[in-house]
Amino acid sequence: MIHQKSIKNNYHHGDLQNALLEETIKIIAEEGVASVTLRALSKRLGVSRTAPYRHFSDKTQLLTHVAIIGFERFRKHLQVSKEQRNNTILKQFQLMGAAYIQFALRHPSYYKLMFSEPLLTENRSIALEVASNASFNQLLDILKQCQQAGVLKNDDIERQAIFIWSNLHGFCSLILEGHLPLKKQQQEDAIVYIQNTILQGIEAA
Amino acid sequence: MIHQKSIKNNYHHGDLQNALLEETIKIIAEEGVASVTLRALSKRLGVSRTAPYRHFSDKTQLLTHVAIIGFERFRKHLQVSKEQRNNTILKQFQLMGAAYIQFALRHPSYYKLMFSEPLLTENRSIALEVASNASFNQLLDILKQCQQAGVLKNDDIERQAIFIWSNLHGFCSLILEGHLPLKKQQQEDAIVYIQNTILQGIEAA
DNA sequence: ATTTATATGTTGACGCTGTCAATATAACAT
DNA sequence: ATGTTATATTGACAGCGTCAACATATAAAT
Repeated sequence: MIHQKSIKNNYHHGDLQNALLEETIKIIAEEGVASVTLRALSKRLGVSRTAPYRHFSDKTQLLTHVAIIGFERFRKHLQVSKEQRNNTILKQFQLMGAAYIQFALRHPSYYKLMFSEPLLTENRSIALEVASNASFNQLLDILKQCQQAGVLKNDDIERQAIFIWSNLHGFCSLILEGHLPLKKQQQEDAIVYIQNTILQGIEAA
Repeated sequence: MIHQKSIKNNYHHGDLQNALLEETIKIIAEEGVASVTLRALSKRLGVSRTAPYRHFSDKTQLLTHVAIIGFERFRKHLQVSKEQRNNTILKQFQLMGAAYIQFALRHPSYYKLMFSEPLLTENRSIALEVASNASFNQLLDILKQCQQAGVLKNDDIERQAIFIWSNLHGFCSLILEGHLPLKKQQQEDAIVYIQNTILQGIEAA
């Protein structure tokens, strides 16, 4: 048996851990999370099928790490709207809502993985919880600012955030799960309607 | 009871098709949908591993049928709130919202299966779409009645329904997916808050 | 009643999967 | 050079969905 890999310095990949994460993301984007297979993944990277086990204890942990990266990118994506300081705080808040939906619809498989339940319930990962909470905190922060500026009701911040998050997550999920077969224009109209209707429930009188 | 068992058990098993559906639901409730295996399922029913193939073309179709049954029960569960005619129409509407959340939290694996995307996107089933739409129509109906009674804004019915459905589905999903680790009291408070806040966005001025 | 057809159930096999154990090699520290 | 650790490989195993071939109980046709 000839190890075609062992010709020379190919035996060690160099940075397999990151390569695995990036390639997993690619597969997810191309074919969906169901097509992520340790064997297919390894083949694409030119390593053996068990090589990933030197970097992740099992497949779930690999996917969990991908989800964590997803949440980090998600958080950054949301944060951009806050950095537009020439806008009013309320406008920033609404931009964040739009950014939320935009991310979910642009990276559907990514978003679905991040919110797929076995990762958080069956196979709890503290790091994933932290990453998820960091995104949630983006929302909490801007809500707090809005309340302080007097543009939103002084309701309990957490409850207000849950309300908004439920709204956005539910809308994105229904679309990604195929329960809302909307045409593009209908979708955009629905987004505007949802944003306005959310606001009516929470804006200061 | 999914179907009435025929009085005479005419065939080998008797009524394997329904037995498969019921046993699948049991497994889902006991161990989650991930534990549904054609082999384990067959073993529990005392038939061979390929016996299910005489009744369902593949595993996905079996799960799709289970999801359809789930949507039918869901629809009936929602309908109950409409039959309390001594209540105002608005009260009926709010009871339906509570019933929605109640169903999802009582039958988490059921609910998750019904809204798991591969069933609707990758493996489209018209019957499932019909069952899903029937549930959605419960909401549309009561919204229509509320608008006619003048208690809700005369917004586009579909958009209004999408807003509410997104809200309820998002909240339930976040809880079931483990993103909202709320204590029981917090959960109930959140439900009340969400219901009130939804209403403020859609009630007639 | 006997034969035929159809519906239903079984066994064997295949390729795919995740993962463990044992082994091999590279990189690094001494 | 030597030994240690990190990394990668092969072999093996059980579990999975599913196809093909076969078996049999029931229904239909004669």
